[in-house]
Amino acid sequence: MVGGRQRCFDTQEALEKAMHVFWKKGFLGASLTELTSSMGINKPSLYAAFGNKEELFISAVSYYYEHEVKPRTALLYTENRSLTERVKAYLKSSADMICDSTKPGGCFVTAASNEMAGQTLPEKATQAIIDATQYNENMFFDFFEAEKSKGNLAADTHIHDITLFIMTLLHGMAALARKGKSREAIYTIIDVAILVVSEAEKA
Amino acid sequence: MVGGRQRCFDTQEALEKAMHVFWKKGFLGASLTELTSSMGINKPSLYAAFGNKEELFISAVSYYYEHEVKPRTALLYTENRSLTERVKAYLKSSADMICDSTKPGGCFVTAASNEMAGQTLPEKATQAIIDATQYNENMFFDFFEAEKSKGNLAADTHIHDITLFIMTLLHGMAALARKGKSREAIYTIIDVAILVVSEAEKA
DNA sequence: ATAATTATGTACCGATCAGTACAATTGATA
DNA sequence: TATCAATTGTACTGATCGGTACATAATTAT
Repeated sequence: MVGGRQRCFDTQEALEKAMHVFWKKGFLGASLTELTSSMGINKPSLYAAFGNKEELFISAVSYYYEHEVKPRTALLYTENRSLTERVKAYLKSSADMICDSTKPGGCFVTAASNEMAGQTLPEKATQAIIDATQYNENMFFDFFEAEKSKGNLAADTHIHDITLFIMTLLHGMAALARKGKSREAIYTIIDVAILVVSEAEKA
Repeated sequence: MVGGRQRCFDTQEALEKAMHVFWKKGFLGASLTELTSSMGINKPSLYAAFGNKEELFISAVSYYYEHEVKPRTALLYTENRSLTERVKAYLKSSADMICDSTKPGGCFVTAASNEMAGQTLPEKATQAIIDATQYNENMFFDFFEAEKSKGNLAADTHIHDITLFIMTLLHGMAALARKGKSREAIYTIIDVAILVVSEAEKA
């Protein structure tokens, strides 16, 4: 074991704080001054632990996916529940997250995608956002495809189309939640939109 | 008539160029260097004609609404077409705009809303975005309310809910279009989502 | 023609940006 | 206890940010 002074902060805790700053302010809007202040560390400590601003951002995206997105996918695979019920559960769980008052509001990746499309992000950060969104879209595509092969969706259902609809719904919900719409409002949107899924589900 | 040297540029043309820069890069991402370069003028000319960066941004938002948003509302009031057909026409017209390859992609106000929610915009710019989004939501609410009173919507239809659904759809479509989804992809999303409206419309 | 007025181009301002050099501090190893 | 490696805090760097002072050019009014 090598010697040396120990870190005075918890890396994961600091990363979570950084994620919240990027989530709220975006990559450009998050200054190192605010980042280090929120993380409770100094700039040299940040650079030693996370590389630079871009690498910290990429780590934050990864942290977000591991802690906020991936765990929710289990709701799609709950047993003894209809396809519609499972999708609805996923969407409402997503609504809980994007409306959580202890978080910055909306979806981090949705917000970052917006910035990314404007080509104001460095190259690797851009790729991280592309990968993250593609991961979710592929996940839903595979999910609906498997459900269709199980006979849980009408034979004439277009997997690609319903996947795009869900992606649209998630991005739209996130946009409204970010602007302050209440959890109840997002819930009613889901109740209205779920009709599309339930109609595609076989009786 | 007062004397003095005449302007060497067209104010409206320059404003349109500025709008495209803000639309693509956002308020923070749009530097004065890029703005003046795209507008084909120098900084003192920009400040003389538009005030400062914030006022230019507000003028760009106003220009966007007058030229890209308001004209489309007429599609909701076309005669001799069903409610569903009119809403569909509006959505597809919106899709044409957010997928137009001669434009920055997506919806300027949706993108700016995202930045606004992160509190990275100056006060008056923030208010301009709030006003713009509220204007559109109110427009749709009033539209659906009037349609319901005409008997074009089922009696148990919740105007507020279907309005929120449309707003979600518009924001979601804009998010996907901004990331490069094709016009055809957005069209199929509309075809899938319109079911919600047609089910609410009386037979 | 001359004066008054407005726009233009250059060259600059202080503030803030991301990133770092360096010395002091801490703690594990020997 | 002495040594060495790693972290910390301070103070700094060049670059870029939004914004402007000022001299010159162009146009109208007198």
